[in-house]
This record gives sequence, C-alpha cells and structure tokens, in this order.
Amino acid sequence: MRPSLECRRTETHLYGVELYEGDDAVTELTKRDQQVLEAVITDHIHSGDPVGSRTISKRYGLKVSSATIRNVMADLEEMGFLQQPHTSAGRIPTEKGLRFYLDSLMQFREMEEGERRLIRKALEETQQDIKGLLQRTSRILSRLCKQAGVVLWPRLSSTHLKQIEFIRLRRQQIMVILISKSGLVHHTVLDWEEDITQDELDKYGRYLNDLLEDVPLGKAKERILEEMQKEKVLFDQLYSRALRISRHFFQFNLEKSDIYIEGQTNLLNNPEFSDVERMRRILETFEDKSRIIRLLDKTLNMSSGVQIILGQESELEELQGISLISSPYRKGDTLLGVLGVIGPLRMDYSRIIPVVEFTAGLLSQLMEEPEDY
Amino acid sequence: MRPSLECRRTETHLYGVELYEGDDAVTELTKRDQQVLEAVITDHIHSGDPVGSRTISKRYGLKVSSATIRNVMADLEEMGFLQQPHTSAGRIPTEKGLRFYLDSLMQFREMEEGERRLIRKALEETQQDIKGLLQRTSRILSRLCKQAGVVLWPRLSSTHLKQIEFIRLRRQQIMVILISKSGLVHHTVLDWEEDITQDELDKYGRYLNDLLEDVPLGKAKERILEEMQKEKVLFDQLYSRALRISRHFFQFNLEKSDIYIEGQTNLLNNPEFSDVERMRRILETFEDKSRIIRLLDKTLNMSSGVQIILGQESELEELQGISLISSPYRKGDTLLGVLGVIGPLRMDYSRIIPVVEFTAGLLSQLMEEPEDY
DNA sequence: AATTAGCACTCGACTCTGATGAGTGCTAAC
DNA sequence: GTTAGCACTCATCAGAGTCGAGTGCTAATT
Repeated sequence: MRPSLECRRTETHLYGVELYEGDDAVTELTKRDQQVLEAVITDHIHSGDPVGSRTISKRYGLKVSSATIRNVMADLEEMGFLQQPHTSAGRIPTEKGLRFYLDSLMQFREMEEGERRLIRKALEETQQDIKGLLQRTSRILSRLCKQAGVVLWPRLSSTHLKQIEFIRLRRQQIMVILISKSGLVHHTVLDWEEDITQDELDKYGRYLNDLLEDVPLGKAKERILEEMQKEKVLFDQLYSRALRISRHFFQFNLEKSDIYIEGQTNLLNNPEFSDVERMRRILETFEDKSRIIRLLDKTLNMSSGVQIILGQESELEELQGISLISSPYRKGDTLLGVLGVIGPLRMDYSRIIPVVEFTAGLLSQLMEEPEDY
Repeated sequence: MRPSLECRRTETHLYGVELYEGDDAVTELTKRDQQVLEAVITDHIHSGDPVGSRTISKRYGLKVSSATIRNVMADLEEMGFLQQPHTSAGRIPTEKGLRFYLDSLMQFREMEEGERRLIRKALEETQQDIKGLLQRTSRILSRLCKQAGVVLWPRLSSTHLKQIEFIRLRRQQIMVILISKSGLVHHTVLDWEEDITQDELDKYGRYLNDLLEDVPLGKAKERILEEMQKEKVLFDQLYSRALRISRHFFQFNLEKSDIYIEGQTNLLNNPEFSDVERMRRILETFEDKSRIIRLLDKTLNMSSGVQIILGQESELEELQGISLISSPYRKGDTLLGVLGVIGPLRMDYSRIIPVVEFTAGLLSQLMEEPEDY
C-alpha cells in the first residue's frame, strides 16, 4: 500500500535533472510517465524486488491496463529512468530515475510524534558532553532509519577557543590541549626542538588565551601571523616561541576531523547486501574513515539543506549501490558538521529525509544553547 | 604440508584439560591418539574442512593404514575431542580437542624476521601519541594475523598523574581534563551544583596536582579521602570543594576503558563466517564494545602470558565459534591493558601466539621508555 | 591382540531435467 | 491511443541421478 503523503516538496536540486539528452530533442515526461515512475519506485522501495506492469496497473490508481503500463515502462527504460535486471523480470529504477524522483516526484511523509520524541529524548539526555551527544545522535539515526547513522565532528576551525593549554610531557615533547567553546576537546603531542619548562609553557598558555579570545579558530592562523609581525613580539623570545608553537599546532590540527558511524550491522539486513563480498568492500570503506570524511566534507560546503548522494555521484567506486542522506548542522551562522544516514539506494526517502532534517535541526539548536555564564 | 615446528611449549593452562571424565576411569590418550589429534587439528586449521582418515594416514608420518586411523578417530570422538559434522564427513576438533591441543600438543613456530620488522616499524613510528600508538598496534595485529586486532586501553587507575586541569565551560558545568604520565588524556564534563570561577578552578588544579603527584591513580581515591580527614581541610572551603569534585570525578572515570578493534572485515574472509546472519551477530557484538571490554578485562587479571579463550569459555553466546588470543601489556610491574587477536576457532595458533606475545612485549617496552626529563 | 584390506553404506555436493509462473514485447482489434 | 491476447523469455524450484569422500564393520593377516 502506498503510504499517505503530505504535500511538501524536496529542495534537493544538487544534481539537476537532465531532461535534455545529449543532442536529442526535449524528452518530456508526461504526467502519466511520472505517475508510473513514481509507482515503480515506491513499490520497489518497499518490496526490494523488480516490479511488473500488472502490479502497477492493479495496485496504484492508474486507470489503464497492464499493457499500456508496459509501453510506458519501455519508454521510461529507453530514457534511462528504469532498467531491467533480466528480460523477463520487472523494472527497477536507475540512479537517474531515483534522482528525478527525489527532485520532482517524492513527497515527504509527516514525522510521527513518537519519532520526534525518541530523537529528542536521545539528544537531550542530561549528560552534556559533546562526544556523547554526537555519538548518541548517530546511534538514534541508525536505530530509527534501520541503516547506518553517521555524524561528522565539528572541525576546530569552525569553533571558538575556550582555552588552550600546553603540558610538558618529557624532554622536547609537549602536549597541546585545546578546548573549544562548544566543549570539544582536541589534543596532540608535539615534538619541539627546544626543551621548555612547564612554567614557561604556562605563560604561553595565558598569552595565547588572551590573544585568541573570541577569534574564530578558522582565523587563528591569520591572527597569529599578524601578531608575529608586531615589533614587541619579534624580539621577545617568549612571545615569538609561543606563537611559533601554536602556529605549528594549528597548521596540522585545524582541519582534522572524525566521524561516528553507528549501526553498520543494520546494513547487513538489507537483502541487496546479502552478497558477502560486496558487504566486505563496503565495511572496509567504513573502516578507513578518511574517505567517508572527505565525502561528508564535500557535502558540508555544498548546501544548507538535506542532500542526497546516490552511488555513482559519490565518485567512490566502493560506494556503488550506496546512498547517503545528509544534512549539515550548525551553530548560528557557521556550519559545524554533517550528519546523515547511509544505506542502499533503495531507502525510504520520504520517511528518512524528514528524520535527518529534524535531527540536524535539533542538534543545531542544542549547539546554539546560550553560553549561560 | 606440516609447517616446520620449533620446540617451545605453550604455558596457557587457563582451562585445565579434563582427562578425567565424570565418574569414568582415567581416559589416557596414547601417544598415537595424540598424534592423530594433532594431525586432524593442524590439517583442519589450514584447510578449514573436515579431515578424513585417508588424508591423515597419507599426509602425516604415521605408519598405519587409514582403517587404524578410523578406529583411533572413533575413540577420540567418543572422548569428546573430535566431532563429525555429518555421518559421511571427516572429523573436526571440538573445543575440548582444541583446548587439549593448545595446552599440550601445539608447538610454536618461530617468527620470521620480516614479521618482527613489520611490527617494530608499525609501533616505533616517530609520532609518540599514545592513541595513535594503540591504534597502530591493533592495526598491525589485524594485518599480520588476517583477523581482527584488538587493543584495550590502559585504565586511568593503572597510571600516574601528570596533570589535572579544571575548566569552566558554563554555569555549573566543569570540564575535567586529566593527563597521565604515559600521555593518556581523559576528559569529562561534570555538572556541579555550585558555580565556580575559573580562577578558583585553577587553584583546585594546582592543589590537586600537588596532592596527587606520584600517587598511582588507582590509589587516588584513598589519598583524597585521607586528605579529607585532615583538620586544615575540613574547614577550608577551597580545599574541601576541590576534593569533593575530584572524588566525584575519580568515582566515575577511573575504571572506564575503551578498545580499538581493527580489521573486522578480515573476519568476513573466513569461510566459516560466510553465513550472513552469523556474521551480523558477531559484528553487532563488536559495535557494542562494552561486552568485549569486559571480556578483555577479565583476561587482564588472570595471568601474565598469552591467553586463549575459545568460544564457550567466553560465556558470551554471541561469541560462539570465536576465539580470542590475548596478552596483557605492562609498564614495569603494573599491567596496563590487553591486546590480542579475535578470529574463528580455526586460527593458526602456532603462528599467531608468538606474534601476539612479541607485540605485547614490544608495546610494554615502549611504555617503559625512560621518562626522559 | 593389534592391524589391515575389503566392502557396503551414508550423505553432501553437483548436475540435469522439467514444471511453474512472473513478466515481457508484439500484433491486431477496439 | 488503448487493450486483449498470445508467444516467448528466464529465474526459481523441486526432483532424480551421479559422484565421491568418508565412514563403520567384519574377516583375514601379522
């Protein structure tokens, strides 16, 4: 049965629908073509199987016979929206077909209050530790959508400094700890050619905390360079060393990021991944997080709403047959990170997109929370 | 072909071999019984299939016919060392059989110099960040053994304090950051009923750094309680609050731990896990790390050498058919954590045990490294 | 008494077969 | 333009037959 639909349209025009095919004339999709395409897709999303002409003519309110549907389907196949796994099977959508569906046909389903409540409960849990918050977020996404949930950490560069601290671990080895206003902690060990006492390091800390107060960390490097030009600094060993160390630190750590992926095992429940070899490749990709991080990074800078990347579009061949629904979360005007759901191409988009959107909104709201001094 | 063996014996007597079965008389394994059992196991470990009597009589240097072997195998089955997947198949070892093999039959294979070099190279990489070190350790274990590699982090309680730091995040919210001498960083957000200024928190930090200097963190709670008894503290608001906060912190964070699991996808290569449902259950167990942590914790306190836990023995039913080879690593006399390899029951123990042992030794050595002031 | 050759038997794995049915494309009639 | 009808395709499934690895038992051999 077709789920009841609501009448809001998606805004994801990331990849425009090509209604013009190469040199061909305009290939217009008639109203009926679209209805059939939509029917095929919704049915396939729910069943996972190829769908045949009879099913469509019977189950969806089109008042034409299966033969007519067959003709339409043949047209849609020719235009590249549908494909046939083998001659005597029904049709399944191509990525192009899905893309068109997402951009022009799909209508969101209103979220149930129960779902909203679950998400709120998961995120608003008292414990206000950012790490935990992000982890809980990816967990609830995976639970609710029955796929893998993913959350990209905020980059340091998109946050403000709360405190920076240098600690002498041993000779010529310093640990730098940076806490952002949002409660993110980042620490690295730095090898430094000179040996510096803890006392002196404490001074560096105080100096830099002053210097970088209220500077968005993305601008920190500039600020440091600027300061390095100043005369009083040029000739003061303390200042100049403090600046050199911190420049070195920011150089390598500002753009690092990490992700949480939860519920990978949910993917194993999808019949399309019952092929072990295929699944292995996908899980392997998840193990080496860097590729996924790069992918999410890319979506971060692209738009402000929900985005969908289908298989090919990811340009990662390990992710053939995989789809990513993502949305950035933010604090005020700055985008912090991205969260989303990873699953097969055949996902219940009309249900999951609102979930992702809502979760991103709620997370942004929590980030916003007044700095309550 | 049987790999060439070296002549050192395993010390893993974790689960004693039961040569006495219930009320029965002594069931002695003759020399030949043992040879056959060993042959079955080595063959099965390398092929993965049930092995038949003919294979054994031909391929392993026993100078008896297959018929004799059959008789022996029937005996071994009766005694519970072997089992038959179905009537007309060969035999595979039971867990009891494997246990006996591990405890009394198996001989280690000498590690190749190449393996040693690889491990050294992976661990001794310049970057001296503990997190990275542990991650690299579990990665090299998984690579070398073609199974999942796992490393349990050191507990705070087994390290010494380098520095403790309190940072005011917002009203009634404090971040506690603790750095251990080994370079481990632990941070938590604490909700506290009173609001405390950063200035005051700095004082707490200095006070506690003094108080806990050179105290092993496992003893920190005692030390704090002791201090709380002192008169000068009882009536000093600053001291007493600092102590209460830190007590609260240690209460909840001393025993927390985490693990790195790398190379989970290697498990998918084992034919025994080609069943998707089975694999799903195992990966699910890995996703919720707490159970694995508890399991590793248990082995931590049990012995100082390499230990092996076979399926049943783990008392986790999700880990049926799974085997863990682990060894603690240490710093001086204190056990820090555990590292190991997780794979199917049918692993190449004679090769992997030395690898785990060597890696644990090397990691311990790196932990040892002089505190180089 | 232990070992072995021989043999009947078991059973999973594989192949071949035909039946089934979902689904198609095409054509001619409406 | 739509539809009924029909021949055709092809994945899937069940059943039958074959193969071969491996067993257990027995009787002969050492």
